[in-house]
Amino acid sequence: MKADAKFSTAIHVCLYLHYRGEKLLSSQEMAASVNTNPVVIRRVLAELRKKDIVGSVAGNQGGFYLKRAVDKISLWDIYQAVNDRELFQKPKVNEECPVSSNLAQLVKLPFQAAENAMQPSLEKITISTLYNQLDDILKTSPKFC
Amino acid sequence: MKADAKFSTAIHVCLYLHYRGEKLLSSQEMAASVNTNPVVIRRVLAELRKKDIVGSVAGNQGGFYLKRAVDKISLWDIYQAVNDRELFQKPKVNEECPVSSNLAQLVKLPFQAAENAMQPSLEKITISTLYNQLDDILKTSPKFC
DNA sequence: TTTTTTGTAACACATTGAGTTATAGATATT
DNA sequence: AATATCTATAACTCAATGTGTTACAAAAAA
Repeated sequence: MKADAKFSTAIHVCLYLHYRGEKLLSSQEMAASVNTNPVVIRRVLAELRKKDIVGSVAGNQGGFYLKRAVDKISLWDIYQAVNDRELFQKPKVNEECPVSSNLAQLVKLPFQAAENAMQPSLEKITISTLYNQLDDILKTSPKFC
Repeated sequence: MKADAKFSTAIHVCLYLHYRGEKLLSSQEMAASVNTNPVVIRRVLAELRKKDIVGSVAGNQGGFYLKRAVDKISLWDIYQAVNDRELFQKPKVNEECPVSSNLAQLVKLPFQAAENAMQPSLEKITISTLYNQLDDILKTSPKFC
């Protein structure tokens, strides 16, 4: 799954796990909410599990659960968990050219700084923040899933 | 071209135009430096031209040139010029689900805030900054292209 | 008038992504 | 103990996207 789409999906799943509030939720049920395949969900959750954001129980009646309090799961935590790649792609190098051959080195720090600049912004928002906002929305127009 | 790759390519081309310092440079020559096709270069430069970062002259002995002083071309200017898409992909919506159907709205502001957080960081670095650094590198290990 | 070069559109091939199928392993239920 | 349900993961297929190329009109210098 593409990094940026994974981010959205991962937020969705965390929010949904909290929304449902059940002990364990199957990938099947989450797939229905995200409108995709259970395997796709499990692949994303596998990455969240590595960072101890979710846990899972195999076997009959098994499923996934949030491993931390929702106010301890920030968007930055989720971003880091699912973003394997660099935000900006490193340039291809043409060794023949002094500009090209040094470009990767020149942009490395600026690219890192830009990505790091997002941190405080994404750290401020947690699953708790989003859930409270969702709750407010649903109070005015209630429907259930 | 993918947004993140375009960003690198656009920086490359701006830096290269200044490095060569000639009145006009053809897409062919730039393509050689970037190790790609002239059409690919022209497509990127078309976006930079829309933002008045470069200019072009058609016809025999035509080519491209930087339209601003290099200390007035920041990485943020270039980023904005070539990034047509959103940094983070909006989630697919499943209208049946109250979490899914509201997710796009919930993450809109956080996503925008994160992208905006990069601005001051990328504004600080200009083509002039990068060129001076390149110049320092080339002083110690000079080669020509 | 010829040549060179930009500006695009259209096409083809390669890469990547998304979804599916399959299967092994784990665990509750019976 | 046997069965059913669910995770974990690999392998495969089809679709989407990206990249490079070809083609050609328009522009301008030689």
